[in-house]
Amino acid sequence: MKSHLISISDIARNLGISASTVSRALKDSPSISARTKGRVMEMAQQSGYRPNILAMSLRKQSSKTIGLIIPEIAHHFFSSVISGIEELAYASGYRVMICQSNEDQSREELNLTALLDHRVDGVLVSVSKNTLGFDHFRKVLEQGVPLVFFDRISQELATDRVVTNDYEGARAITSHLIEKGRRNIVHLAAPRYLLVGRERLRGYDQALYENNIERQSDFVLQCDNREQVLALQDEILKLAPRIDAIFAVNDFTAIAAMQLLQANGYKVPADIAIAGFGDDPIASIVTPKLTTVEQKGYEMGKESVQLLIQRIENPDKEFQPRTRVFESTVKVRESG
Amino acid sequence: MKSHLISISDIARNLGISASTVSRALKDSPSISARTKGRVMEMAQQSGYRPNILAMSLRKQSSKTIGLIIPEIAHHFFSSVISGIEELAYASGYRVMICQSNEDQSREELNLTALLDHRVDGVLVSVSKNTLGFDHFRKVLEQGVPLVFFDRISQELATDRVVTNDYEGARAITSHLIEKGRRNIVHLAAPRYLLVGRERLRGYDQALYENNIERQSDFVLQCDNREQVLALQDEILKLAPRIDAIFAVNDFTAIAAMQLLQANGYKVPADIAIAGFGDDPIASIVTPKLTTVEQKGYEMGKESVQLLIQRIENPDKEFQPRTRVFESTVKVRESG
DNA sequence: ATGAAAGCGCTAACAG
DNA sequence: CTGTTAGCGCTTTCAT
Repeated sequence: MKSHLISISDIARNLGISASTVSRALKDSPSISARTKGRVMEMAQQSGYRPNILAMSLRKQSSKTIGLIIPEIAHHFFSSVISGIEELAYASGYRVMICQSNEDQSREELNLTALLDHRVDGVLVSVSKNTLGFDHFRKVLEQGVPLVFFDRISQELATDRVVTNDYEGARAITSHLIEKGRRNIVHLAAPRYLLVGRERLRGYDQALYENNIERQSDFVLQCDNREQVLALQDEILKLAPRIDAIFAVNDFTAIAAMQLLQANGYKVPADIAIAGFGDDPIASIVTPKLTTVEQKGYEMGKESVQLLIQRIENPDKEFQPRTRVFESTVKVRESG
Repeated sequence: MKSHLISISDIARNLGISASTVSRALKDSPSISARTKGRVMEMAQQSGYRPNILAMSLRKQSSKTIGLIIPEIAHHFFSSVISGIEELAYASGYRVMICQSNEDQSREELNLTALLDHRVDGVLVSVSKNTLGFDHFRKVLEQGVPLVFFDRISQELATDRVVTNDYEGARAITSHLIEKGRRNIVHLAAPRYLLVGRERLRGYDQALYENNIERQSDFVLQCDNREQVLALQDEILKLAPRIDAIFAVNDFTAIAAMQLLQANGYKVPADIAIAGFGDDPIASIVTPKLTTVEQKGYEMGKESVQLLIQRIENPDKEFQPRTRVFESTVKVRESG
């Protein structure tokens, strides 16, 4: 039993003036007399008037809403991105509609159409792990809706992008391990089709190359989460006697590997050093504390909205895709 | 340069029929001929027609959207609640607008009005830690918008609620510690004004009482996160020699306390057992693995939407507040 | 089986 | 400074 909500025309009728005058008064338009504004404001206040955003958006053809598609809300990196996004979006008068793809392409497609159906003014996306084609994103662009990718980007599409310097981060942390005297370094990598994964692998390779270390053919395993570490534990343990370090594509994988090794009598970092990527809070909680690469999630979030809002608010400006690269910094802790 | 999006009247014009017919055809109304339906559907398909949800909602006075206010997206418990909520909401044809209060009352109030301005059909709330008054929620009810609280509820308001049996969970895990021979158990508690905290404290007290253990006046500290453990480390370490267990109101606090003790030479659980609450994934990752109480976040999320949607779809049904209590189960691991 | 008309709540061009 | 009018895209009587 939705109690009647006051509308602009209710106020107009009660005050014996026109709806447009009320609308203008509420917007503090300069063309309305102080007296009228006062009467309108007061009545609005007293009656608990609240604008109907739906009607406003429909009329203005702009919803002041940004759509966000993210693989998993639960990851610390993504939640800090969300915080950054909300911060700047709110400050700029935009709302954010958050959707999770759960790393599933079809869910991502559904999210995307739902956002477009809601007439969001722009979309922010970090692509799901299992997304292979990009046609659904192409559709967004064709509709003239601005789109910015962050972290997990598409290379096929000419859009603005905000990324971490994964290559350099991986190169730096691998170099760090080498400086510490490690030479037999295993890399636990993400699937090949994930750009982020390829970049980190490239950084790892580069560090080896710069230090004249030949990469062993069996030293790169595709393994990027806890479950896979468990699934591959035999292989990892078979490698263990020959290696002195592991660099994993993310912190969860690094920690899972670390615990596997510890459970099997290896000392970290004495026998085998461990390094991760991402600087999840858990990295500072495990024993030993995890050496890892910090990613600037919050800042990346802010930058992404910034780029997006510029596109939204300057729709006619000639399009020149921009890429913002955030440097990542090695956090040396106890594990390596 | 938003390219023109096809509308119902565009289709109507192209087909030489009326907009209402197109609308009905798209809804598969029985009063439209198969032939017309076919033509409409095909044209819709080809032109990439998509309904304008804003217009629909405005006209139908129902947005098929549920508002969600949550303290912190980043917590595992809350993200599983979100998953449960989304699951059932989507399946029932509703979208979810997620807002974070960041444990801040004024942010919570802003979120609430934003959701109402967007004409959500109902609201799901877990109250922020720093929320002391409940007038902003009262306003929601006065507007006739259904409201369901979950986990962090308000006792003042007569609404549906979905909660964990915090009392029983705390009683059970404290009893467990006692059965293991611990008798000097410190409780790290949440602020007094948080019902969840009071309930867990009550469970702790009850377990002591049932076992004829007198509660030491200095054995309950208000301390419910990592920072506070650090802030109170002197007091905790001063207590340490006299105690053989700690039960903390959540896992993060438990783990912080555990690491503080370990860093100061105490063995866990040999010297001091540790128990948490919530079963965050991190509980299974720390060393030793944390004994804790599992909360059914996903199920609680589903139940909350379920209750909410019932209210939304039966607005005239007489109101009888319902409370759903989810039992929590003790997860015995290594720490206690 | 289809169409005409009205209206959800709001804003903006135009007129005065 | 204010009012009139029209319309955003859609649904829903009420006709026919």
